[in-house]
Amino acid sequence: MTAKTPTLQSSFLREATERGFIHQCTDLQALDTLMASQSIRTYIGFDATAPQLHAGHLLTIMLMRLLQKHGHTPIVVLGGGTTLVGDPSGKDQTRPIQDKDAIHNNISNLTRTFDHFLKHDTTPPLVVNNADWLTPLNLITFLRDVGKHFSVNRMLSAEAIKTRLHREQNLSFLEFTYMLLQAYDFLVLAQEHDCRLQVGGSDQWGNIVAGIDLARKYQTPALFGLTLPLLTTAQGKKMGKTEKGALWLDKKQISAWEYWQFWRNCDDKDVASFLHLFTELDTRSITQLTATQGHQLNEAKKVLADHATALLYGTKEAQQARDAAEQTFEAGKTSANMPQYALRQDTTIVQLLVDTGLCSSRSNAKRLIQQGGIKINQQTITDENHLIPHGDKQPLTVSKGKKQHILIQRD
RNA sequence: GGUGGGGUGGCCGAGCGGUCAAUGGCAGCAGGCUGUAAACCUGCCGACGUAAGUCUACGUAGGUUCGAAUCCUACCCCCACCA
Repeated sequence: MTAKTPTLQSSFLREATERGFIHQCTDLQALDTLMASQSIRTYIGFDATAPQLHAGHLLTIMLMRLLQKHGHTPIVVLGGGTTLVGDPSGKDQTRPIQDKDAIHNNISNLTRTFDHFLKHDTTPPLVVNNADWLTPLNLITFLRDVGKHFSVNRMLSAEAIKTRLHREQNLSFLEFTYMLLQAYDFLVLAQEHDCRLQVGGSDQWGNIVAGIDLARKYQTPALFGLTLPLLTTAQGKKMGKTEKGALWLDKKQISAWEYWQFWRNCDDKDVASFLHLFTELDTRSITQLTATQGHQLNEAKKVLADHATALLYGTKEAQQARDAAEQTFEAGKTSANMPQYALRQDTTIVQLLVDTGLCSSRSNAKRLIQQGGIKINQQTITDENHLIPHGDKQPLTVSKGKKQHILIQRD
């Protein structure tokens, strides 16, 4: 967070700075003047290496929404072409190269996700696939037109490349070329779509600057680059893990309950910054909310969870997730909105734990029981052979530890 | 193409003929304390089995041995350095 900003003219940059979105900018003053005077288009690129977006992408999505809020248009560039190459930035190893079918599939999924998160009213996003202009490229032409502008000397000094070389790790030529492709993307977008700004993670700095330099040789209007901070939790870890695994930004992969729980369970130290980055509450309210200390911060965490969940699921389901959580964790009761499992026949507790996915194996389940980690309706279970009959209208709550609860329907 | 170094459980990383289901660290899970937080303390952490124990695992395939993650052979893959 380099908030060394005296007076910013553009409302977007002012708010982005205030909320902590900005890590570095190529020319903050000039960009400010530009954005204050007109609505611009901003390039934000995404790899197509996975079929879903995960927590790491959320920050970028929030920034795109912020751009839209202030009347600017995001251009989402899906890396259909560049993913075929693989960006070495921020990686200490060569990534496996993806095959075309997988990439294609990933792209259609990602497009759906962006549709969901971005606003479609006044400044709808432009979604493009860089395969459209990269695949038809002719190698010789590309080298003559674009390659000649790149100095290998300078490329070698780029952070991403330097690290790899320094650690004596292999860097294939394929990957080395990545920078040219991303730079070319920026040029194309500037020429074809009047794009002026590129936003990316802090590891993208080198690639972004390369694009700006390239475009200058082509006499486009001045381009700008902005990087987002690298997001880690107060624990210093990459954020985005739930009780069950990765936090996917996809309703099909994660329930509202789990998603809400993810945010609710954040570290005290993260609440304030998460509220700024992942909700659209105004900063005054956030300051008020987080002025408290100790267990009172829990209220702020709930607000965070509410807002974050609402973005993915809508306010209704977010509210249900909150109710369910309050019922379960505060009142010790059950809720129709907690995770459920339908029991079809009589089973033992061990089997049930495996079937519901609470435990990974029977031995795992037994160990947990021995350690007193399993409860049924708040009662600790000590008998591995504890029988659970089905054919009863009364549901049961099975709990693993303090945080994982499943409602067992058994009629 | 040459030379050297490697491939071990989710990751890192020991082990280099039996006592190895495999030290240690990280991550994870549970218990305690709490606020569904952090920190800290304790236990667990391949599968199956109530258990004794059985099975599956140390790149792949064979072999030597009473016995191999550890030795041999071939193969595959990775990495570095030199051309």
